[in-house]
Amino acid sequence: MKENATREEQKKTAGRPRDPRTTRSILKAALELGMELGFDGLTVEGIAARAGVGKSTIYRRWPDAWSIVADAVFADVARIAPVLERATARESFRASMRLVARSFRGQHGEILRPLIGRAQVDKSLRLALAEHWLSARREISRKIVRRGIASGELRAGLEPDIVLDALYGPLYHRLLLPYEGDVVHLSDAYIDALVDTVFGGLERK
Amino acid sequence: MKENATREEQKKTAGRPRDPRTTRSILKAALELGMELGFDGLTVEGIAARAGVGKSTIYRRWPDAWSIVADAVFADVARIAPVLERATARESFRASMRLVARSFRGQHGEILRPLIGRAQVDKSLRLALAEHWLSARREISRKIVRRGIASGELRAGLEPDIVLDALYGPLYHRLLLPYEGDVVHLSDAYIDALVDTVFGGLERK
DNA sequence: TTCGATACGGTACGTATCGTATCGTAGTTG
DNA sequence: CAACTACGATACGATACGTACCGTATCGAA
Repeated sequence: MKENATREEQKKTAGRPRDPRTTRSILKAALELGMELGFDGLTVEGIAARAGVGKSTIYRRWPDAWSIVADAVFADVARIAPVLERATARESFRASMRLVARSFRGQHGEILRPLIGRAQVDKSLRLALAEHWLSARREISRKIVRRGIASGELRAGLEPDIVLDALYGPLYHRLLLPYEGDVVHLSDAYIDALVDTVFGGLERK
Repeated sequence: MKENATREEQKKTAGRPRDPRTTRSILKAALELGMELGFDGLTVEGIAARAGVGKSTIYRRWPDAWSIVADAVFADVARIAPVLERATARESFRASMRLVARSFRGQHGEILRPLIGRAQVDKSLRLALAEHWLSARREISRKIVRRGIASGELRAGLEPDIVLDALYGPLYHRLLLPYEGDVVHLSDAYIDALVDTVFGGLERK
């Protein structure tokens, strides 16, 4: 059972305990190097050199370079893009999706994009992504949909997961597959238009 | 200007011409090895060995292993998932999205997923993806939306690209970020439910 | 205090793959 | 025949991999 260093419970084992400052310097070095050289060119040896630690110190904590990045990113998911609950479902999603879009636009998106990319060929990363990035948010979001149906704001018979796919799917689509230019332009205006479109539907009423 | 070997115009130049069988055997070897070992472990040397060619023969045609995979995949995009035009926009997208979902479920999806993943750290692959996989289909799809608005089937004022994001975004979301289990379950029933939800909207009428 | 256990920075090692260069041979054009 | 390019093969220096040590540092328990 491999453990992420940041999630360690630090049981009272015999021997010298791991230095948290060492862990932090490795995480910091990984993100810095990734932003500078691109996460493609990230190497364990490079991270070790930048952090001023030995390779063995890194391999004692993580199995490879990508696990370090994952740890660094997932450390504060809840802080960066929490699900906000407002009076209506529409307003809840509008606000929550704006936060996600904001994180995609910024430095967080520049890290998350290669991370999701790498997850396509790295099963453990895939699982970590599902667990730390998606599942928690989904759970709350489903409740918002159900509450909207109960209150009469939303149509009866809606499948919560499909609703969430329709709302959040476009964000990931735009993040991962920009088809015009290179810029991810997930502006607030785009979110508003998207929410209006999906909530209102496509058919003429 | 690097050229893809499959797109070569094969001008009448002096010297020995490239053997098309050699090109085909390289493309075949790349896909086979990718499926067997995972596209992560794909190497130029491995492809050369499997195809029975020298490394230089590969480097004469492609700059790296991923370009070979991209060539092999994009060769027949139009054949695998064309945009179908039906009497209504709703039926057009329902049929077209079913085809995309079918390709995602099959072997094509197993290749496209790592390819999109790699595109997150490979700019040229990113561009090739936008050009060969997305742009052509988008163009036709936008017309379908506009026609739907003109005919009165769809609401006036809809932004075609946002409509397409709402429809296709969920498919990519499910392909790249499965959050329950490992199976991509883009069934026909899911597509139907998705189309119904997006076309009908979320709000109670 | 002594002792076992683990962390730490550092280094050496064999393996794998990269992308380039250079053979000699084969096939095509002029 | 001459010029030119494709082709398979191999050698090459360069990186990064992951493992195995080393000697030292820091903990808990006896």
